[in-house]
Amino acid sequence: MEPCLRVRKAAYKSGQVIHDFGQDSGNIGILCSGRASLVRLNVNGTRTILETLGPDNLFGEQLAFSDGKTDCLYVCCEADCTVLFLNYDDITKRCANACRCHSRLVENLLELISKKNLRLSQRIEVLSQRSIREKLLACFRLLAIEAESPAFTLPFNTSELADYICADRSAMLRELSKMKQEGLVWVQRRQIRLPDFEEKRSTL
Amino acid sequence: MEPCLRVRKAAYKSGQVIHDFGQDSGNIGILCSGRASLVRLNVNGTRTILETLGPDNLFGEQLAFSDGKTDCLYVCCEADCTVLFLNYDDITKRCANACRCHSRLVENLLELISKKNLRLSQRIEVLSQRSIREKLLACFRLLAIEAESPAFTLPFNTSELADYICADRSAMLRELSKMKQEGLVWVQRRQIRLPDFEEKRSTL
DNA sequence: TTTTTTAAGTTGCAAATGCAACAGCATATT
DNA sequence: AATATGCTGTTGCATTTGCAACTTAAAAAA
Repeated sequence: MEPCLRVRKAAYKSGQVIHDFGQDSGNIGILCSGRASLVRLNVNGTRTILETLGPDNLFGEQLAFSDGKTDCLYVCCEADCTVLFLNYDDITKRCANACRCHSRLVENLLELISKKNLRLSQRIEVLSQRSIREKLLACFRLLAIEAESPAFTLPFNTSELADYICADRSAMLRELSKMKQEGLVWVQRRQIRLPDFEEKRSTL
Repeated sequence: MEPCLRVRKAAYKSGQVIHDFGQDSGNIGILCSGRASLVRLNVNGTRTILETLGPDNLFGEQLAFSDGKTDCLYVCCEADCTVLFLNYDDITKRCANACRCHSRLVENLLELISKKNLRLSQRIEVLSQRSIREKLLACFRLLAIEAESPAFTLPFNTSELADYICADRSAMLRELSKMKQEGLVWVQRRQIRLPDFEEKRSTL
């Protein structure tokens, strides 16, 4: 595209590894379409879904902490993706001719990174809860806000959801059945419904 | 400073509230000097230290998820601070005269937000650990990397550290004494030392 | 100095969570 | 249809964690 930028576009199928954080590529990736997740595999086999990525979401070494080589950290394609790779230094190290489109690119990236910031902040919102119940509720509230409805479909199966809230699957399901019994949430496979969403909105 | 920007600079003393997320101000803050933390107070009294902020760190509604009005979310000054407030829209909505310094500002902000991204990502690294022990070790590893030494001073007292790793203080201390006994870590009040830091580095 | 306050550290007990193993159900494959 | 596979959901048991109450040590105030 631009002479001052090294750009590469690539497509991926579900299940493929889009980016491995093992070797520092110096690139940041922009997910143009599809769905992916940033996953960490622990040495003892624990999987953690660190981020879920959708269109216009960013990833890369410069944007994610990577604990050296002990753990395995990678971006995995969940639904067929197209990805744009940019060289991070090309963006930050202002180009010699200070071209107009360059500064435009930086502006756009600022917006995308701000949004990523917000997503990470939401992730922390979930993980900072002290119990599985609270984690689930925080997670469901966010999904409800995103869906703009008290009813929504989980983007996870139960195993993935457990890896996302960083808890044991069976413990999570046990807590979820209790919550169903107590009427805190309505669940039917991946369909979720929160009871008092409308009331909450109106109190704001 | 610039005609296209609304800027405000302010100073704070330790303990003062720098920014309350209750009312959306539309500003982002840049911590010029000092130390602060982004804190959430739960309805049932649980405190969570969501972020620790140092010089050049950013905060603001546009960069942090806020759960409406149920919880109390604010930036609290820990050590005397100076803070620069910018209007977020002024930055993102390109100014009419497309001035050079404006695009320069955006570039600088991009760098700061990237760094914030990394910090949030580190925060998630800690919180995504499954046990208190692993949380502590992840936290200590990060502090050791930051200090560029296996020995460092905690920026927290024990109560704050517990609020940072989102665990109970007594449970955390119990685990910490076990870790001391097992030789995983050396602790003397706020002084921490990890045993095998040098080895780890060399294996990379 | 003595007193007061604050933080560090400990412990028993109850509750929550992780682990492992399993049963039930749905979908895909042969 | 029969079989295999993968996901959902359940349960017993051991471990971890949270909670409350307490002791000890350090720092600050009198």
